[in-house]
Order: sequence, then structure tokens, then C-alpha cells
Amino acid sequence: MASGVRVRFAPSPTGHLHVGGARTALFNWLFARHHGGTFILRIEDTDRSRSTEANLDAILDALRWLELEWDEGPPTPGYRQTERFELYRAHAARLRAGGRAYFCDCTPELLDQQRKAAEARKETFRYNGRCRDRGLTAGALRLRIPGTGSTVVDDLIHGPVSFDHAQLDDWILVRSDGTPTYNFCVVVDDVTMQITHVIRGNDHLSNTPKQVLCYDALDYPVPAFAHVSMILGADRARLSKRHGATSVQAYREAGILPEAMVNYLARLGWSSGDQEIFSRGELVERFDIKDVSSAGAIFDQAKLEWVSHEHMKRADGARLVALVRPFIEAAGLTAPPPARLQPMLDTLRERAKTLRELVEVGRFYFERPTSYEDKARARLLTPVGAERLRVLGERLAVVEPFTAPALEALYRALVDELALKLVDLAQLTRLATTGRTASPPLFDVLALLGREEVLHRLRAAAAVARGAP
RNA sequence: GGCCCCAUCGUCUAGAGGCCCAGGACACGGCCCUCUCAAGGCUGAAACACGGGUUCGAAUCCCGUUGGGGCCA
Repeated sequence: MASGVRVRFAPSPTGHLHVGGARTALFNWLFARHHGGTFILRIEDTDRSRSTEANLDAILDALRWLELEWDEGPPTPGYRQTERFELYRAHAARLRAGGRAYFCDCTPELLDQQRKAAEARKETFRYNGRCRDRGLTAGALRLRIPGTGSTVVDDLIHGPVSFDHAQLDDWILVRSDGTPTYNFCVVVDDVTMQITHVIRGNDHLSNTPKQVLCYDALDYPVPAFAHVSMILGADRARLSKRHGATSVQAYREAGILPEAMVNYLARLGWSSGDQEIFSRGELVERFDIKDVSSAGAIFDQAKLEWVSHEHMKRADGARLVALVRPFIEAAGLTAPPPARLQPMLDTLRERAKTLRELVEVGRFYFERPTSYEDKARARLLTPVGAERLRVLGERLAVVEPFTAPALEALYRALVDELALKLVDLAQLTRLATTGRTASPPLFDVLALLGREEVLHRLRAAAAVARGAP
């Protein structure tokens, strides 16, 4: 059901997609999907010196990874600010013709001088409107704003926020060199794209009254605003590089599940009762912008990993197979065919928070042990251990079927026979077959490895044990 | 500096005047389960920033202070 709701996410391709930006994009996307509206992607690339195509590609890629598909935007032309200068020019001309904006030729030196004077008087510098009625035909274009009264931004998250006009000044729409300013471009873009709800970072709240005044001057209806709090680092300062990984890409490479990233980001500053784990569908269904917190939230990687772990446990098996394959290859290992890999992953998924951990924890499935844990080796790979491995090899060579229950029965019987505890043979076998003292349930591991492989690993470990002092 | 935003356990939050000597989750500790590691179950410690009001009654409303953040410079 299509509604009139139109929202947008407008990143600048000056870097990777930041988790804060990703959350803003997510809230826009959720709002659009919840209301059956339209989610638009616009590229704010007017800063040509810092914007690159590579950054843009990386951002689009990250958005796709999060499955925040956009209904309008690139590659369709017309959604990049650099393609929209004619629009800015036309709107500027309209404001000037209607007397809502005027040219100003005050030099930077003059402005600077006034700024210093204001500071000396301990006042805040505001442009004094010197050129308002001079009828100039060139210079910087300024918006004429009311000298008295106030503008109230009725924010969906913060409620009404009032700004005194006395605090504002006739701000510059278009610089004397003809380039439109950020705030002006945003207004023209939002207006021409018929945006109904502007959901963006809290850092833009202070710019909003200026923009509202511009909508008024243009005689356009003002959209609804929702200013989402920022994501903070552990020291409560805005999350930045010095706090660690900030880009979505970094978490993708670390093996965080995309649905976990979405879940975590949504839960950061938003909640629905006591629920922590949400599917994408549940998020769309439950999301309400009014439930978004107005306070800043600290990015907690431990919680993100826990959420990822929860999704790891629930993920569809075939999907997990597809997701983990690149990580197996990146580790220099070879992935078994899906039919063999999937049951292996089922023994690993509750032991790993990320796809990368999934590979680390299950490394022995993909390659033979290249070493044995030192302490365990000294304790278990001894002459006695060698003899036990020999006996185990004999029994395992003939047990039928080679399944977890049958193997467990074999081990339990043998333990009784040798007057040992299960743990004695289990840890020995575990070390021999995985090289480690911790692994998924042993009998599952053996069954998955297969008889021939297990026998081979047992013999290799026995050889090491015999060679030990 | 001016303006604006924010303030419940270490962290994310529930709480929209009495249900709260504050609930859930992550992280942390303990116990149980157990072939190891996990997972799971039980359990412990842990918060309404401070000060004034308003009210029979405030985490919840108002004012101020403090602290943090943002925007403009």
C-alpha cells in the first residue's frame, strides 16, 4: 500500500559509511517501509575535493549489504547534488526576484572586522544586514529573515524546539562565486524531491530553523522533522576513528552478520518492550519514530557481537553456508561442498559470534591439525596416550555405523573396559583430531570428519606421542 | 563564548504521578548441566546526576545547578 510518505538518506561520499550514518539510513528505511512510503537515496557530493567515486561505491555497497534498498536514487541520474545545480540556481533566482533574498558585497575582511568587534563586546557575531536594501546585483546571496519572533521546529523525537530569530542572521544561500551553500542545497533538494519527513542526525537540529525560514521564503510546505541522536564512543564523545572501528565495512569484514548489524543499530536508541532480537520483518512492523530515544547512545561492540551471536544461532543453514564461504577462503582454507559444510556449521554456530570466529573455531574441519596445544600435548601425547590411540584406531576402524550415537556407545564401553573416565579418552581424541582441547561435541566432530580422516589423524597423533620423551 | 539538545545499573533500555525500596538485556561473579568449549537454566552485585518546588504521593511535571554533546563561530 503506497502512502504519501517520502523520506531520504543523503550521505556525502567523503568516506565510508559510518555506523551513525547507517543507523540514520536504517531509521529512514524502517519509517518508509512501516508506512508503505518511499525511501530515497541522494548523494551530497558538492564537496568535490573530498568526494570520490570509490567512496560512493563503498557506501552503496554497504547499504546493499544491510539490505536497505532504496526506491529512488543512483544509478538513476538526478540524485546527485552535482547534477542539480540548475535547480539551486533557479530557486535562488526566484528568491531574489521575489525580494526574499538579496545580494551582499561585504568582504571577508569587513565581516572579520565586525566579528572581532562583536567578540570584543562579548557578543555573538551576526551579520548585520548592511546590504539588505542596497539593491546590489552581484555578490553573495543572502536570505532575508524576520528580525523578531521565533521559529518553532516541531520535532517528532524532541517535541517543539524554539529558536529566537534574534539569534539568527541573513544567512548565505549562494556564495559570491556562485556555489550554493549546504543548507540551501538541502532545502531545494528536499523540496523538489517532495520529502515529507526529514529524519537525520541530531547535529542538524541547529540548522533546522534556518532551513524552515527558507521553506517559508520559497512558499513551500515545511516537512516533518525527526532528529536522531548521535552514536557516541565510550567517553560519550561523538563516535570517531579513535574509538575504533566506525565504518559498516569494518564490521562486515569482521564477520558480523548483516541482520545483526541492522538489529543492533535499530536497538541502539530504540526499543519495543523487552525484546532484544528482531527479524527485519518485526523491525518494520514495530518501528515507530516516536519510540526513538532523544538521548545519545554509546556504541557497544560487545552487545553487537552478542546480537550477532543470537542471529548466528538462528540463521538459515544454507544462507550461513553462503555467507561463511568467503571467510573460509580468506583464511586460506578450502570450503567443503555445502552438503558437508552445513552440518559442520551447525556444530559451530553456537560457539561463534562472527563469521570469522566461525572459521577459527571450526578450522580443524577444513585442514588437519598443524600442531597440538602445548600443555595438552605434554599431558596426553605420551606413550600411554599412543597405546590408547592405537586401541581407539582399531575399534574405530570397524564400528558401524560411523555415527555420533554409535561412537559414543563405543567410547563408553571402552572406558568401562579400561577403567577410565570418558573425559580421558575424549580429550585425547579431541586433541588428536582437532589439535585443541576445546571443540564442538566430540562424537559429532568425528562423525562429520569421517572414518578415514579420523583414523589418519589418530595415527598422526600416535606418531607424535611415540616420539615424545 | 552564544544558541540548541541530552541526563534511570559500566553499557543499551522499560518506566508517559501511585503497579517501582525501579523491570529486561549486554558485560561481570557464583551455582547447575556436562566428553572439552560453548549454549542453556538458576542466581549475585549494579542505576532514577544534584538542589529546590508542585502534589496526599515524583524516576515520571516545573525551575535551577552540574555534567556531557551538537551547531554557529
